[in-house]
Amino acid sequence: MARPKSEDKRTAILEAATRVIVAQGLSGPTATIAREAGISNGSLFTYFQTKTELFNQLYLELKNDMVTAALAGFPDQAELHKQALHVWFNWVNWATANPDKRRAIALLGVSDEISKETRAAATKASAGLAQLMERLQAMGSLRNASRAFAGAIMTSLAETTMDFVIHDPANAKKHCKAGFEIFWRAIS
Amino acid sequence: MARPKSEDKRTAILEAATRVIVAQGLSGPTATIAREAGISNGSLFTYFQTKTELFNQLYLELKNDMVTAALAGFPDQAELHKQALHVWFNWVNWATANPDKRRAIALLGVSDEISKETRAAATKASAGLAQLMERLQAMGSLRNASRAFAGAIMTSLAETTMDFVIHDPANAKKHCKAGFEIFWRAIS
Amino acid sequence: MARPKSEDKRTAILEAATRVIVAQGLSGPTATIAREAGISNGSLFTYFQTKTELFNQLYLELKNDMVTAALAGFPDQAELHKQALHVWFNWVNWATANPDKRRAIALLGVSDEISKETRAAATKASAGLAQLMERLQAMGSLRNASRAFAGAIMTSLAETTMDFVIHDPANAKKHCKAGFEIFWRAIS
Amino acid sequence: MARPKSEDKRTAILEAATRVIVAQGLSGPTATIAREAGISNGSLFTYFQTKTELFNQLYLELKNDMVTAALAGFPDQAELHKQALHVWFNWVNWATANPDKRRAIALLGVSDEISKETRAAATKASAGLAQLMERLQAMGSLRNASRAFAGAIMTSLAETTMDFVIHDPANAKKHCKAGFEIFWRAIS
DNA sequence: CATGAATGAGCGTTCATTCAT
DNA sequence: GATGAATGAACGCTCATTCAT
Repeated sequence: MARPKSEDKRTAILEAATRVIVAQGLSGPTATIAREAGISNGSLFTYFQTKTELFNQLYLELKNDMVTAALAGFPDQAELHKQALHVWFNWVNWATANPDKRRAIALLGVSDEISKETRAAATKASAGLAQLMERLQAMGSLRNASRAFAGAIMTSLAETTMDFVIHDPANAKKHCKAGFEIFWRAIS
Repeated sequence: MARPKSEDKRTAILEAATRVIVAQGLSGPTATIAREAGISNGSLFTYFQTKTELFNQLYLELKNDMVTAALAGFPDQAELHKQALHVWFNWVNWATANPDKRRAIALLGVSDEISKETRAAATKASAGLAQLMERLQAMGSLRNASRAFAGAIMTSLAETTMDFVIHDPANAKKHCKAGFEIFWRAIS
Repeated sequence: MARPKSEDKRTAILEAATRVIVAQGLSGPTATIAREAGISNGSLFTYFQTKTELFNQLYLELKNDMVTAALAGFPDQAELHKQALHVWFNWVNWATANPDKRRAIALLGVSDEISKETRAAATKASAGLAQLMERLQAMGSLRNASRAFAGAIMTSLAETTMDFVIHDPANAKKHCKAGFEIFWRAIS
Repeated sequence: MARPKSEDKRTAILEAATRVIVAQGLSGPTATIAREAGISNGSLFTYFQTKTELFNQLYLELKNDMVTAALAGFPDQAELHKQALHVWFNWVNWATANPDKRRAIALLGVSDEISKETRAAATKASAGLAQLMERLQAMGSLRNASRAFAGAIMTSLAETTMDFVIHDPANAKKHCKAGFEIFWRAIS
């Protein structure tokens, strides 16, 4: 599997990278990331061969983190509406609690540093969410749209809701609920 | 008055910048932009004091372009649904015809090169669209949401639709219509 | 003689150059000098072929100005001591009244922009002063030193006095007199 | 601890800077300095954060070098005249042996790259010389002048002597002695 | 002749990556 | 493996000078 070194340091680098990306954008120096992670600039490259490689792994890690949070405690037996609601709240809560990770995902996502392979892996990692979305799609008005399109629509409604929750945390609950209602109406 | 500053050149720079941004991201060299625009690297700075200034003006110009296209031939007297449909198709068509501009707006929009002032000006330039959205909001289920939230939801549905139309132009019409239906259902 | 153009503008440029040199050093842009002179950046080069050429002419002009001031109203018939005193006060007064010119001369003098030819011309222009110094030398203890050395010594005492008068104008008179006394003692 | 910063390299840079300044003035490129020092252009900046910082440190180093040389073997117990003579010869000898350093000091000294702090530090470093000058002042005709003025006068006589010794090394001894005699007469 | 846009070499500095210790 | 100095290509921007108007 090749990853002798310290898993702690790897994690520290990824977390530092997230912080630096949020603060300085993707052009933040690797040296700064290293310093933030408490290691030397050279050491960063024993954990990640290149800056691009670091970004790709970070992107994947963050996406995974997000999906895992969204699916936590998923009520297998509940009816669809309940399941959707559960995931929706999980997702928005994660975004509220991790605005940096969200911002980093956004910046990484639009950059061309992220390879096709990484994007494919991210999609794969979202299989759980995708499945739910498929079932939501099958059930309602998006029935005849392509799976990808339907998924993108649902995701974008969720993302917009998260944006608002993050920028206006005081009304988090309200936005979250309102968002879900729109979501539900859109796909029903 | 010597050679006057040429509007053509200014435009050439803005167009070149759009292309370079799409191809290389925001970190594309000003020298490349200048070469693409057919001028010397130094000349770029007689038209835009800094790279950041260029980016800000480009952002504004692109947003204006987009909004103008979306509102072209707006049917003042028609009923709301017709007006929305009109704008929706205009917008998506513009995106289809100008994928580079769309991508550049996206990259510029998330960067921190764009100043508050520029963002404010962009908002102002979108007044026409915002007005329509307000009327749509007042009419339906988003009645009680904040104006900003409602606007963001509508915009995100449009944007997602455009993404799909661009990536799958073969089914442009279909996606466009499907998108609008979802949109309409969401806000009704 | 080739100098059609406006003598006024030439002068304006030289004065602007003096100001810019004082404010920004010799690396001050020609464009700034032009702006200060109230002309376009391009026009500067119809009056002076290059920046270096401008600096050389300015150096000469300033030196001339200084020498002319020092020798103004020279009492041909008076005895040496009186003549020296006259020149000394003239010189120091000029420096007090024209600190910018003095500073510009200093900066230009140590730079390698000033050609041998210009320096030679400046020496020639100082002939009047040099003559006085020679007579002072012949009269006293510097009798056996080289003419150049004696001149340099005398000049440096004057220059140092001027520095002090400029930086501490409140005590101008006092410094001026004290300087002369030292000067006189040194060469007697 | 990886390759430690090498004092040799630091010194090489300072020496290279001195050479480049003499040859090209203060506007000599840092890249040239680096090449002269036998390092890469980037490495210069691991030793000095900016070109200005390099210049400031160089100025201080050169001043120190000069003062140290002037005070070497200072005869504490000798009478004033002997002490002055000792320092005078030391100083002039240093100048003769290090014309580049002298020229660099001159160029740096008049530039506005050198900060107030650096100038203050240089003054402090010259305390030994200043002390001697004070004692010389107290003893003679400059008794009533300000300390600064007296010091400047003495320094300028020394500097002028050095200029001549450097430009006419054949007569070094003669100029040196003549200079001191004038100096002594001026302050007695 | 005046203007100021056009030119392009050049500069100080940064930074991903390498490598000696 | 860890460190951080070394490397050198690259970049944004400046500015003396030229030249179209």
